[in-house]
Amino acid sequence: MHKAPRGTLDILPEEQAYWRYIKQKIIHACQLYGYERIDTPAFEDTSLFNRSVGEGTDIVEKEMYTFEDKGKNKITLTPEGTASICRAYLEHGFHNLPQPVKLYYITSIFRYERPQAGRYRQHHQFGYEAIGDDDPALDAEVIDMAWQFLKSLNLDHLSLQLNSIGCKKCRPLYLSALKDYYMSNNQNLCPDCKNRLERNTLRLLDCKNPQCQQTANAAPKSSQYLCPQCDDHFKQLQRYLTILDLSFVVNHRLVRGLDYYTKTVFEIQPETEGAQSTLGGGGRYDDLIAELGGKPTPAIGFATGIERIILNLKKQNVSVPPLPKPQVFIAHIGNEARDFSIKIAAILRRNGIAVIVAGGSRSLKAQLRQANNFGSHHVIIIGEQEVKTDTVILRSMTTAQQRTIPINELPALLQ
RNA sequence: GUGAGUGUAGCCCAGUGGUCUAAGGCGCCAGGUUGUGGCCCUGGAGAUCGAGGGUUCAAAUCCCUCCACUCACCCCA
Repeated sequence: MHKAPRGTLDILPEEQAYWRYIKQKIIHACQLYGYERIDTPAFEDTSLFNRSVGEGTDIVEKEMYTFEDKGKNKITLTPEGTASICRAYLEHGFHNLPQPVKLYYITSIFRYERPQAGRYRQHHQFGYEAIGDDDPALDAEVIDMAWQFLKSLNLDHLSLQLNSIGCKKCRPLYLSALKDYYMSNNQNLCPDCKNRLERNTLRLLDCKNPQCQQTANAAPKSSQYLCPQCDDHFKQLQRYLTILDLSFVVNHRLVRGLDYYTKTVFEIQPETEGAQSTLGGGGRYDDLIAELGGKPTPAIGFATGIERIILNLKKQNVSVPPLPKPQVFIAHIGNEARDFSIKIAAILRRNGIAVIVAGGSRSLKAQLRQANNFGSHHVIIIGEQEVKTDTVILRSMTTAQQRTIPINELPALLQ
């Protein structure tokens, strides 16, 4: 028997209520903040991600689904959302639109990882990007939207973590100070960190090893090395967040796994134990558009994993509205009644009434049992008698009362 | 990629070498007289015991390999 590939999952009908619930909240939030939907392909040229996400990152180094297609093109299934949006911004000349351009997406994300609860090889992200404005008020708005969106889902016990990692002017200064610090504390580091020291110094800051955490606590903080512009940007952002009444934690050890971030980085985390602590995250990427061949254009965005949202909705026992189902069930006895029931179903559907017609030719008892299991409110019963007189029996499943109705009165009764 | 645990019908699970031709519950199907659901009763279908190999007179049960899931690390959404 075939099984779904490792790390993928079927989203079954019983799960769909969560998806619809989340999608509705997404549409609402995007409308409130002025974001328009964009859909980009499920795959892109590999070079797009090498360029944007960064050659040294885990995503590019070992997690991308990359292959050569029959035309010998190097293709990669999207391992994140932002790069495609930036590509589309450039490709369609969106710099000619009023700035910032605000776009949102819901898309599949593919990463070759070891699956775990809340971590899959294909998952779905909702993300949004505001491109073309470097005002810290926009950073605050983006963060506010992320926060309000998650709150609108009835998720609770969330925490907003905030940091600034500077720009290409001041970040090198910080990085070398950080590296110097870690070099001089080399003997206290775990093997992993010793390994990462050269390659990705920022990552040492969020090592889970207790001793490394102690070392990280005393490490130089990026906020101490910000250039005047970045420093001011960060202060302004915090001021705006205060105006917005959002409480946040400045986390000097917050770094993100993609190279393109500058200045503002943030994450929203649920208060849970265990591995999958990030519900969503984002930040500013002021150099990315230029890196992809556009003129220098500041931008900021956020993304969140839908499967992870659902995980937390379930953990917090948030109930979501059920999907609507047909409330009318048609039962029939005998061949003539069966033909008649098909006609009645068509009449009702053409009047906008959702119905289920019993299949096969099972006993009336079985058909009613089925209607009961479906949770139908009304059952229409058709037998020989009813066919002859152009009537049906309408039975209420809640009161168990029933009466004979001429078919021309039926649609109005059920509307 | 590393470490640990688990794997019996659609779902939850009993069973740790010998009437296991695998038990029970949920769900599904059908009956409990003629054209009427939910409760109850009765019956039925549904399992190559994750896959392959080995040990043994005998394997769901012991061993090996693989696969998958869960958890932790890593990384991230």
